[in-house]
Amino acid sequence: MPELPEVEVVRRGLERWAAARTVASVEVRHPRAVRRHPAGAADFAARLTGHTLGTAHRRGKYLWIPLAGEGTSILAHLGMSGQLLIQPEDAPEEKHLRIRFRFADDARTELRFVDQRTFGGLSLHPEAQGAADGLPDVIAHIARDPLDPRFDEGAFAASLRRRRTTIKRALLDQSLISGVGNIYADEALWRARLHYDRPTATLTRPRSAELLGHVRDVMHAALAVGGTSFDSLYVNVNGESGYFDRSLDAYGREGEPCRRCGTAMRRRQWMNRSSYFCPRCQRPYAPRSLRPAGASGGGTGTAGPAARRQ
DNA sequence: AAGACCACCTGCGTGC
DNA sequence: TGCACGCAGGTGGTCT
Repeated sequence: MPELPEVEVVRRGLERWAAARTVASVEVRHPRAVRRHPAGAADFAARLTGHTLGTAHRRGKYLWIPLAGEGTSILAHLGMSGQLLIQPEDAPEEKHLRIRFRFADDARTELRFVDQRTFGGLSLHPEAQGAADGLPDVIAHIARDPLDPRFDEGAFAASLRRRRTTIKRALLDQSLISGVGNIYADEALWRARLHYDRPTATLTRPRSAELLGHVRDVMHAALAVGGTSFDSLYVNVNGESGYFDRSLDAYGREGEPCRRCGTAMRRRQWMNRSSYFCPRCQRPYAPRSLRPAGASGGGTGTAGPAARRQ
């Protein structure tokens, strides 16, 4: 389950249904699900058995569950299609069941990692010394996410000014800002009326602060309704879908009217995926010097198209 | 050496 | 009916 709101929904489920439970046994059903655990499936299972799960933490799209008193965490990434499910012990096996955790208690439920495309996976890592909440060292390169109170807004704006790339690439770069994926990038850009190919260096600090505000708003809104699910692939630990797909303004709306101006939304092939945008509200960036005379429309000498509003 | 690309998977919908 | 192709919410290794 991909982006930050959906992963946070899962984290909350783990906190409620898996924390403080002691692992009785672990069954790895597909080796790819533990490929990030170099010591292999048998080692993964053996090192978990008998240990008690702590409270799940999250940074961006990564989750980790510390093992009580061990200095070790289970690191999880759901990839494109991963699910962590709390299921009754006698529930039929999912077609893509990859890992099963049985617990040493009377709850008669177990934790299952189910993943159709196997881009996701679980692994065990030592907690980095002095890192926040025992952040595993292998994800030290992942930036804080926009819902993290310690996210550094000034540093983010400065990085955007410094970089020679475009805004959607930057939003998807997990080492700059984590947790944003293709859906929420398009949603935030639509809200900010920014074209996906706008060079990051052209964003003023107030403009990037505004964009960041939209990223946070759309993520909070999605979180409030359990995340975005188009189908049964994206569910909470109890297998339930969120409702935010009904509130999407850009993603998946090719041909439908822009909710602001009514213009038909467009889809563009972009980096082997899709970008959805309004061709009227989200114009491509054109430096003043390249625009035909008079095209700036009542320019006041401020920034360029970024300063314009519909 | 920052930035861009594409391989890694399975399944589903569409068009021939 | 079946086959080929495009598409799907992500990441990291590998190129330049």
